[in-house]
Amino acid sequence: MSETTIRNMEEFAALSGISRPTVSKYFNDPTSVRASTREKIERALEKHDYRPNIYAINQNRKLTKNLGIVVPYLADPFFAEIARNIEQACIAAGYRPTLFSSHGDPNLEIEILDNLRALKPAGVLLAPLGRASDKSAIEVFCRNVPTVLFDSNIDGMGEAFVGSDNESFVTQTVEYLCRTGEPPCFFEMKNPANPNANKRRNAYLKIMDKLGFAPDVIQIEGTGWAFEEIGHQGGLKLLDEGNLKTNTILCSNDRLAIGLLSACYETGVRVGREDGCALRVASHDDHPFSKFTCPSLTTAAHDYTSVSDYSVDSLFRLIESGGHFQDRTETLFAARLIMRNSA
Amino acid sequence: MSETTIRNMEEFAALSGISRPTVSKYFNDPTSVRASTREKIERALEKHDYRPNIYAINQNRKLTKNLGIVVPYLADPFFAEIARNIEQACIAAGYRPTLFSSHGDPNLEIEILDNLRALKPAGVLLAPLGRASDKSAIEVFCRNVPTVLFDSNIDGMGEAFVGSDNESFVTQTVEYLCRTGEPPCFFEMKNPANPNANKRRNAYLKIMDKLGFAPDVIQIEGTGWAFEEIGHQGGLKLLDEGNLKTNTILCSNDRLAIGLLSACYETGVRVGREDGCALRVASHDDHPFSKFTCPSLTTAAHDYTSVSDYSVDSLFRLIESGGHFQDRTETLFAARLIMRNSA
DNA sequence: CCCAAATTTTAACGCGCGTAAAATTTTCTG
DNA sequence: CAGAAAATTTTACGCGCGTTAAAATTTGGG
Repeated sequence: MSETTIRNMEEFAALSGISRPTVSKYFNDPTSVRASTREKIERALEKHDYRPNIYAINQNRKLTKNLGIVVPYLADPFFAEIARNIEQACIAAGYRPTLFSSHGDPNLEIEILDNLRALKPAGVLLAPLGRASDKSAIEVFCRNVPTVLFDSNIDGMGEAFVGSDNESFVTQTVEYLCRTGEPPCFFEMKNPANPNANKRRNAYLKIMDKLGFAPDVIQIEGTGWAFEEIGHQGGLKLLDEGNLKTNTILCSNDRLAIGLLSACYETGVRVGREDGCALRVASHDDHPFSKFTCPSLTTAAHDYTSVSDYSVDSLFRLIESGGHFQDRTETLFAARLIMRNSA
Repeated sequence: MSETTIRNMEEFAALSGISRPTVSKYFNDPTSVRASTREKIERALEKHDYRPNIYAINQNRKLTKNLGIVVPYLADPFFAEIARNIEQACIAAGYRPTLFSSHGDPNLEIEILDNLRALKPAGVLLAPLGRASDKSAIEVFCRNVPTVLFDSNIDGMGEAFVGSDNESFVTQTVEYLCRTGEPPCFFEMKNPANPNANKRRNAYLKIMDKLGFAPDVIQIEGTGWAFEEIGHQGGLKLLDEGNLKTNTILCSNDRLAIGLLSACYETGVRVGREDGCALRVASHDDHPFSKFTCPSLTTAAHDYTSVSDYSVDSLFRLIESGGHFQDRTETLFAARLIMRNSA
């Protein structure tokens, strides 16, 4: 690295002995210039560490290389994990992703989309809050910015949706539980924030009906995204009332299950499929921590990799198609049953 | 909202009946224009929803309103939580924070800092990876960009450091444990990624010495950031060998403790301070999930709010001081003991 | 109603780079 | 080695806004 400070592309071009427009061409696509000039530029680059001003670039390009990634709640390791996957894939493809979390707040979600629009991103991957989202605001955003929805679907919004097949989650857990013991009741929040919860409840009702069992949906109080706390409180109440019709509880999601398991432990209810266990608990998501619950949690796992890879892939195709798809596709990936010790 | 699409400030100025330079002045500081003109502009703003082009702004301003927030591992809810606090505080102050995670990878950390420099941020809040970090690269960055380090200190780097007082964590837990039962051994990774771990071990040795007990440091194998898994494996091995000299284990951090507790549960070792419990386990951090472990985890809590607020505050002061402090201060916040059921 | 102070308008330049067209040079083909 | 094709250079404009200096206007106090 030399000490000369380079102010702009003009100066750098002079130092590398190449004209500015060619240097500009190089930065947009290094393979678009002759091999010999490319070498010259790269040799100069090694010596002087110059980078084009990103603001000047974006001001002039019709399309930036920016991407937006919006998740509803980043403190949930599930979203942290999927965001990480998506982020990496975007970088690998030469884009500049920026990660945002709505932190469970619909107003913040809108504010994020508002700011995002100002960044003129080439595309956006959006996992909306769901029920709480301001639908019309999101719709307006999707009309203006090429957007792929993931994880949580909102009918008709965005150019495509990529997520997990909730029915496949519940079908697998319910069938497994019924095959190996008593049919499960379904443990969920009364007013779930996430639309996936509704799909899971309906899938539960459907598969129980198909298997010829009477469904039993237990809806606990609580709002917001503190699912563990809600599951904990709901679990304490449920165990206290003591009128469970079955020894098997299927939770809508792992975070509720984590709360429920802690309530079980606290009240001395042994969970598992061994002798001496009073309860079986299973769930859905394969949350990163579900391996370390006590007992470890039997659950249905998202195909994290497929969901993130296909989301990113869809977005790239969308961008290449000029921001619009003929048909809005919904792609769902099946779950994989993870048998651990809780059921 | 009218239908006319506004291309630039010129057009918007015309529509609002104000000259462009005045409009520009307004956007930089709404109070800097006469109340009556401010009203005119804001009325026009309500009608036409125009926003200045952020790239053009940043190209011309000497100092952008961008801030960078870099954490080592966002899938760790501790960092997710602190990042959320910091993010909100920055937004409230009128800045545009961007959140990055190094995902435990030193190369990515450097890449992030490199990209960050291109954003010409007014300042950066950096929680470095620690031991694994490329010190010299970080040093270069800190010289070029006003940076406040937080959570994890690196001697002399950045204009200030804000974090938690590791000694206060360990002192409180050790004193509590010794007061209420056997003195604890210290359970940690052999090669911890985070420098706080070393501080905690040293604090453990110091306070044990002061209290007149023989220290016992147990160092388990494992690298990377999958602390729960490492704690789990290390716990299984420890319990299997069965030569613990004490019935009390103090973990370096909550994530290790979560793994250890799951290992205890798996092997049928009852943890807690009640009769019939073979082991007490305590830890440090007050990880968001530590309330839901089985049993719930006794731990020392970070003063999340103070750390994030003071970090942000320091950064703002730094920016106002022109990016440099006379003296590099290190501010540490004390822990708060959280007594739960594990010890 | 007048005048000084405060504010806005007018006019113009610059930021760093994308991009287009024409002129020139280099490379490739036969 | 001629001629065509490909790549580069030259020249020049535009993007949207910050910013400045001078001129024009508005404001508020006496």
